Amino acid sequence: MRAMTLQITHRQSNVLAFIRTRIERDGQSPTLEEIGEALGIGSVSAVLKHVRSLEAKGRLTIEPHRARSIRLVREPDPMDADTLELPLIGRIAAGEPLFSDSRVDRRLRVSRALFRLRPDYLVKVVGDSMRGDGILDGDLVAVHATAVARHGQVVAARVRGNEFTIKRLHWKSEVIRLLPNSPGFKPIDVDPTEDFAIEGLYAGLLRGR
Amino acid sequence: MRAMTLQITHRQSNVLAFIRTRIERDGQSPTLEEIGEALGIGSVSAVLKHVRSLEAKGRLTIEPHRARSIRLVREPDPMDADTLELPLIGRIAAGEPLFSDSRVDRRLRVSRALFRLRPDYLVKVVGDSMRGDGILDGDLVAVHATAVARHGQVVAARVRGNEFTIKRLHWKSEVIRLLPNSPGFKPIDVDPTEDFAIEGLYAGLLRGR
DNA sequence: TCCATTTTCACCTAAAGAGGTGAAACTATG
DNA sequence: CATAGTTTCACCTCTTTAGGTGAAAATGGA
Repeated sequence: MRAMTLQITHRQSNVLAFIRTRIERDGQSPTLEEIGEALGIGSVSAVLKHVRSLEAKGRLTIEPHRARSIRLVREPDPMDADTLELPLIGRIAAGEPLFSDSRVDRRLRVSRALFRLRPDYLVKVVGDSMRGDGILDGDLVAVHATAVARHGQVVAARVRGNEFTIKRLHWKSEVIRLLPNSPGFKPIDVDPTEDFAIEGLYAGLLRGR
Repeated sequence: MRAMTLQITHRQSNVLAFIRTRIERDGQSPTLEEIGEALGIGSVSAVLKHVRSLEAKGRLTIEPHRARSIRLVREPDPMDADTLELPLIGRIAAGEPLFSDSRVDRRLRVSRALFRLRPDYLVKVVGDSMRGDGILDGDLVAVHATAVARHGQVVAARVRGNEFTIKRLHWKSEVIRLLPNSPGFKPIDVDPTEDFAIEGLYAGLLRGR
């Protein structure tokens, strides 16, 4: 499967040139049939294909079902929707906003296809409290930002405005319990009146060695 | 006449990946026939076409009539230099070529900056034998292709042409030992006369959940 | 000179893109 | 409601690129 070229053909260039002259001369775009006449094309559907190609290549826009609705556009910059650019959130002082510029150490690109849940940012893991889930000190955890989490899910949470912590969530009858998964680490109990926030769900992990 | 795209196809990407792994592993480029073997292509002229295409696209150079004269070229645009596109090598039956299309499930993009060692491809982990190193079943291990590995390093190896296995390497006086890191798994002893190959070093890990 | 390798040549298939026809169906709007 | 204009559909051609086979010829180096 070849990627579509943004390069336009001679034919398409002629179509574009004609549209441009007509817009500049008449102040409105020509109809498909008028374009066909000028180019010697006997069927409007062929003309439409050219126009659609030009639209796909970002050279013009056309509103559906609206006559004479072609508008020319300038060159945009196509960024790949397939590749995410995730900010790596650094250490956060208590109460500080998450996405303040000073907190974003750097941005890493990674394919969207790797994840089931679309990740929104990365957090660096501190400590080995989730070793049992294959999450090690220094790993970058991909977090899907959401406040809703179910019993048993691994979440990124913040207690009393402090650093991120990655733990497994347990609802223990009116008490929230954050469960580590590694010997020697104790659960954190939080009562909901406390300053506590689930920042998001564990969506994946990146590790460089 | 359409302008040639600098975009390479999957097939060409596989050719390139194989050449890169061989150059990094052996220090010299493979012959056209060796590339053909690895890709499952039965004729060298078809291989040459791929190589010529890659040359035309500025990814490598090749001196006329000189055997093993392929040299890789620096990645041109900043996007490529900074974002890797790694092939995910799927399950390999014994003796099957590594980089055949049927083995490359898909390719994932990830920032070069994540890794210390430049990874060349991804391998899907089967089993939990390396759980102690935070490598779980289903994880994608990034492999830096090289044949040289030191005592104690985590390597991707293949024994008797079988599947990839990720293990810690131990030189045990003329005997090679592949060490798992998880209760219930036993070391694999290999004697060097056997069909055994170190395919590369553990460079990192990607996990989607 | 021999041989491993590269190169050329003739001849294939398949897919995608460009360009097209003609007719039917739909839609916005005076 | 007409109808000018747009959209969809089915069905073509032609060219380019990718990918391939198999054999013969040319070449560099030991």
